[in-house]
Amino acid sequence: MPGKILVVDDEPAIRAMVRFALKQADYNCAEAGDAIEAQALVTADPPELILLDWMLPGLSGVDYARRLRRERLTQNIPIIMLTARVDEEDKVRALNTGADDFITKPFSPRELVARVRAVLRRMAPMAVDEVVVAEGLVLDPSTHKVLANDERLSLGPTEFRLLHFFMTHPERVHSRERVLDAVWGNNAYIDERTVDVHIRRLRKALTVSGYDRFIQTVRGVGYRFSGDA
Amino acid sequence: MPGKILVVDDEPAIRAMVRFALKQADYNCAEAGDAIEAQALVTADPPELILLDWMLPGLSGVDYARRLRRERLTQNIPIIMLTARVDEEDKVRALNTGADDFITKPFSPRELVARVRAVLRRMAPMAVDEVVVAEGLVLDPSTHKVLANDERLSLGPTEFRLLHFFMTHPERVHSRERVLDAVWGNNAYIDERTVDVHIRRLRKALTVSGYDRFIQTVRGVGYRFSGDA
DNA sequence: AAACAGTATGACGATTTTGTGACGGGCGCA
DNA sequence: TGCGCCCGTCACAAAATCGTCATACTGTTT
Repeated sequence: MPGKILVVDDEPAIRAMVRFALKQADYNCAEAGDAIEAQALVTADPPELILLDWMLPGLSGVDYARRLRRERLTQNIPIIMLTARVDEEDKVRALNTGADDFITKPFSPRELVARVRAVLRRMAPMAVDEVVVAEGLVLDPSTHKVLANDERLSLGPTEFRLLHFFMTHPERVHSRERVLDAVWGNNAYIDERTVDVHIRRLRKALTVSGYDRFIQTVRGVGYRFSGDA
Repeated sequence: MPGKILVVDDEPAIRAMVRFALKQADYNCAEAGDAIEAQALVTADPPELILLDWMLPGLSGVDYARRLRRERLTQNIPIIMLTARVDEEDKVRALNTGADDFITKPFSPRELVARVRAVLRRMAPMAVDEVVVAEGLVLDPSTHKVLANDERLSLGPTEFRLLHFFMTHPERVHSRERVLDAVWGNNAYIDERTVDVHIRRLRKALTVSGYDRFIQTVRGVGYRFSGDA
C-alpha cells in the first residue's frame, strides 16, 4: 500500500489530472491550492512526497520549496517541481532550491507516475519487516537470520544491516556516503573507508556459499549489489 | 576540488579548529571575527558557504544572516549556524532567518565536515540519472552499467563519463577543450592530447561490439558521436 | 613526392583507489 | 574483573586507472 502524496497547484484541472494519474498507480493523494494550505496539510499529516507547482499565488513555489527544504532537516520529504516552461535557467534554479526532480508541463500521467516512482525508490527506506530474497540468498529481518542455499550464515549487526540495505536496493550503485547514511544513520560521523572494511567482512561471510560475487565494486563511485556480473 | 568557505566567529580558537578541519577535507577557508569583517570578505570574493556564529559582537549572527538573505549577491549562499545551546525556540528562529543548517557547540571536526558536505550537496544540482540509448548502446548512470547489444562492457571511470558526455551530446563536433571541460571538470590542467588517448581507450572498449564507428574524428576540430558514418 | 600537421597506438611510470590483515577500544555478560 | 565479540581506524599490499610520451600512421598541402 503506497503512501500519500501532496499536490500543490492553483489550477484545479492540474490537480484533478494528477489525482487521477496517482490513483491509477495506487497512491493516495492530498491537494492544496497554495503554500498556506499546503503547509497546514504538511504539518498535520506529512506526505511521502510533494508535487509542487513552480508558480503559486502568494508565496511562490520556489520560495516554498526552499522553506520546506530548510525544515527537511528533521523531515525528509522529497519534492518534485512542476514547471511550465522548459527554460534552462529556471531548471537550474529549481534544482538549486532543493527539488529532487522536476516535471515540465504539460506532462503525461505516465511520466508523472514514473518520476514519482523513481524519486520514491531513490528515497525509499528499507522495509523493516519483509523477507528479502535474491536467488539463493534469503534475509529475514524479523528473525535476524540469513540463509545462503539453506545454510545459515552468521553476520554481525552492521554486516546484517549492510546486506539488508543492499538487497533492498539492488542494481543501483551506492556511494560510500550514501551507504553510511542508510546503514549507520544520517548523522554518524564516520570515515568513509569504514564502509570498505565492512564490505570486506560481508564479502568474506558470503564467500563460503559463493555469493560474494553479488557485491560489485564500481571504481571511483561505490558499490553495487547485483546478480549478474 | 571543493570551493571556499567563510567562517565567522569571534573566538580565534574556534576559527582555528574549523580551519584545520576544513583543510583536512580539502576546503579552502576564509575567516572573520565579526559581521563587518565578514561582509568585506563576502563582497570581495563570495564564498560557497558561510559558517556563522550565533553570538557575535556588534551585529548578531542572526541579524547578519537575515541581512545576507536580503542581498541579491548573497542570498544563494548557504549558511550554517554555530550555536551554543540546543534551544528549540532558537532553532526555529535560526531556520526562519535563512540558515540552512546549524551545529551546536561543541562539535567534532568530523561532524563539521559532514554537515558542510551535506548542505553543499543539497545545494548542488541533482544529477539527472536518466538512461541514455543510441541504437543498441545503453548507458545507465544509476547502475553504472553499459550494454552493447545486451553485452556488458566494462569501462573505467573516465571512459564512462566520456561516453556519457558523448551520448548526451550526439551529432555535434566537440573540441578537445570542450571535452576536457565537460568530462574532466571546468578547471583541469591537463594536456589536450589526453583526450585522444581516452578516445582511443573508449573506442577499443566499443570495438568488440562494433560500436566504435559511433565515435568519429573530425580532423582539425575534434570528435563527434553519431550513429551514421 | 616530400614535407607537414594532425591523429592513432602502445608502453610506462606515477597516482589513485580498493583490498586486506591487524590493532586497540568499548560494551555486555558472566 | 576478565572474557569475548564487534566495531572503527590504520598501515600496508595489490590493483586499477591515469596522464604523458615516443613512435607510427594518415590525410593534406606544396
